[in-house]
Amino acid sequence: MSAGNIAVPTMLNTPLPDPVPSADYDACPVTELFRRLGDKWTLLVLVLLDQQTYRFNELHRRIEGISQRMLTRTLRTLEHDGLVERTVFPTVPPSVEYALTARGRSLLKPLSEVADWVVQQSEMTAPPGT
Amino acid sequence: MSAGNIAVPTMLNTPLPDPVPSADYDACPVTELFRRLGDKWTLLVLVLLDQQTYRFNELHRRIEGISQRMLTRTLRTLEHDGLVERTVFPTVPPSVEYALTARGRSLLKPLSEVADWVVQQSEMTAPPGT
DNA sequence: CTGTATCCGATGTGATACTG
DNA sequence: CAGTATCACATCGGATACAG
Repeated sequence: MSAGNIAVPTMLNTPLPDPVPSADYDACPVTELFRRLGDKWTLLVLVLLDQQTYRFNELHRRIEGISQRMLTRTLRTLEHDGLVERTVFPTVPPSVEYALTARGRSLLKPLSEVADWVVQQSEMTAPPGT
Repeated sequence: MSAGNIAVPTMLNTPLPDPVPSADYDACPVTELFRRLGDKWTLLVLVLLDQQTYRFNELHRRIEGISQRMLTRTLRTLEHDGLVERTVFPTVPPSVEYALTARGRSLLKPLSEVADWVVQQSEMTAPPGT
């Protein structure tokens, strides 16, 4: 939760500085990851790329409502974070393939546990038979 | 990933509609949760409340840089989602206590696995001895 | 095909002042 | 003490046009 990961290994029950300095909080890599995952398209792009590699326009058509601008931005950020690999084939016209890296695939495991938690909660709210 | 959770139980390797309808994506509860967690203060408030209950101004002082407005909004949203319980003591002046619900505590388990993933990645980047 | 540049509206967040 | 109301500003994301 702080820049130096003081509180991260066991995010629970580890003492945090009082007050939590805003600079540290902003710089915390865990916070940053959640900010990325919380933007409009990142999560969906990650899930799609986990199922298969895509070319740019394939992905564009695959996701209804995403703009070229945001697809580019989302993919570039994921590439910058080492979660997605971008491969350019210098054909005419050019073609570019996007694939999840090993790191990207490994991230989906903890993420799917969060997703499972959501499902469990909605099942508690709406019991079987509804 | 869709409103009906079609793809959620095993977020990985479950086919998604092609194209993914933007209405379904917007309505997906998993997507929504990540959007909440990705906002500026939610994650920190969850972690702090997991360690102890807080009164409003205690929390306000505890988090450097948060505004009254955003602390109120964040807590109200968490309460609305059933993650935080708000208890008013009708003293003069009034005092209000915030505590994590059982659901809130249960969420922190999958979240801390995501946090652990971040730590593991940074350890791979910067091996021991640095 | 795979982008980039520009503009604009929507939304998120902070500052300040005020209230029961 | 625990908020609410209002305004101001920054950032996010979509639309459109253009380019290699």
